[in-house]
Amino acid sequence: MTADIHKKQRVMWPKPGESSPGGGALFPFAGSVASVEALQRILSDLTRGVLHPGAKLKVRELIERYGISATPLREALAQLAARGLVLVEDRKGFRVPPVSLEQLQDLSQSRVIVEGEALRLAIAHGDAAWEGEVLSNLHQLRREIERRDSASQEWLDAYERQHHRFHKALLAACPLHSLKDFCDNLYIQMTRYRRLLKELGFSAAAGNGAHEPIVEATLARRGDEAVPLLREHITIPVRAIREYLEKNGTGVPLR
Amino acid sequence: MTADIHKKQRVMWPKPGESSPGGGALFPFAGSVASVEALQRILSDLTRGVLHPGAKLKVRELIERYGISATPLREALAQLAARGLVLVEDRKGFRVPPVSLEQLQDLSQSRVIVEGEALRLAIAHGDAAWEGEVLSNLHQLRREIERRDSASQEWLDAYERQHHRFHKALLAACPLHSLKDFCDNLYIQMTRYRRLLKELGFSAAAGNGAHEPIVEATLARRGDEAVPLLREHITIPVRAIREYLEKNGTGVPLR
DNA sequence: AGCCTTAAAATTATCGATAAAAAATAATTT
DNA sequence: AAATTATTTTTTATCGATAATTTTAAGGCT
Repeated sequence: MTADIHKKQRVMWPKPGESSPGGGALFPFAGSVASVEALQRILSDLTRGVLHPGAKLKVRELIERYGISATPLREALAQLAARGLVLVEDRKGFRVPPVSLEQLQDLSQSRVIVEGEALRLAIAHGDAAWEGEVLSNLHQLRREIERRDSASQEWLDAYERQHHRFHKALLAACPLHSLKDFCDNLYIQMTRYRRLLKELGFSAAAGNGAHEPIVEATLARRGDEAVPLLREHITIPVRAIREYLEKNGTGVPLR
Repeated sequence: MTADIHKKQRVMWPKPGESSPGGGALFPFAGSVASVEALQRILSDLTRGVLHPGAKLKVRELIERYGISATPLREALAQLAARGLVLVEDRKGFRVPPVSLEQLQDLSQSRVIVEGEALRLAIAHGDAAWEGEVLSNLHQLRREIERRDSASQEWLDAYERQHHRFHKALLAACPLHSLKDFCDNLYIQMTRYRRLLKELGFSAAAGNGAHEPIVEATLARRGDEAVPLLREHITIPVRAIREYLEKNGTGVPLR
């Protein structure tokens, strides 16, 4: 038995280059160790639907769940709030933002506009390395789809991660960083809705057929062909949800 | 002498509807009292150049300066970091983001793309009340310009505030909230550069002549005329800085 | 019972203190 | 003396405790 058991318990600090071993960070969040750790886990629970839309985020509960204290937790929540990923009311605390068809439409339409332009710029500026990354990510996405196992939470997570990577790779050559960051934020916000669709019985890889033509037109530098295809792809969730609502009456899962 | 002098000193909580008496909040930040208070003041010091680009933001100093403790301060900084208004390096703390021609171009170009589309949508969806607000804000902006006093910090602040309000009013009728929020964020980020230009001797109201034609075309619902005018207006700072750099050699104020 | 007032419990937002790192300084070796 | 290592100082990031507030429950009144 070592003596340091009685030391004040704290989060461990990673060694300088120890953060994310498997390639560049997927999420663009920065901050202190405990803070980003909490942020990632909250975000993961948000998108996976563990934290339900509209639910209250009680600091005490989160502190226990993530094993950290109030300061880094609030830091994480503040950062998520700034990106519209959690709601904050003064002196009423934080909550999971409700989901609605209106918001989904808002996110989709904005993404159609912005990500369309971003792709156009990427096509105009991309080099061979970018082309390679796009192809590589399309390949890995296909492989992920092949080993599909809809029942498995792990597979869903892995698929979603690779899908995210693929879309990032498409835009990587766009020289406007602020525009890319905004696209990424919209993508992350839409993740909750994609997951929701899967719960409603839609295939996890419904719009997967669209990826190949998008890549083909993109690498052939045919922007006028690629951009509309990407836009179609982006609006799949809205159309699917609308379809569902028409069949099953007004908003069971959407409030 | 009252007895409660020895009570633990804390920030005062405002009564329920006491927050911002002069109309809707100009900045879209949410959070707890001390946190937003700190946020507003940091942002103000950032845009006014009190906090220099690249400068370190030491928590201890900020705690003393703003009279609050670490938790709400860090919350504010985290929120600003999420919007790109401060930089954060893990275990190296926060700093004021450096300014550069590259970033200014990035912000301008992104804003040209996004705010152009937002204005087009506003023109398509705006009603009479929106038209009224646009006119009202143009009027107030003109009045602010009339009582111009370039030496005065108060006037510069008031002018900048009204200029911000005017641009928000133009886009208010755009139905895509995420798009509008992004435009607002880009506007706020560009504020530092506008202020910098004034320090370099450029007139505080250089591009003011553009406001009237923009409003005229907008209210007449001539989007194809209004959007290019707005785009021209947005790129004024980049062109001015480029001009300055050509005359005065490479980047004295921009690193 | 339904409504207002008051007390208790729960929760948020904040503070002060402190462990872990990083940066600055002094000491030591080559 | 220059470079390296040890030491001190400064700063960051975190924690535990607590005042102010909101929410829930209880008690009294018409």
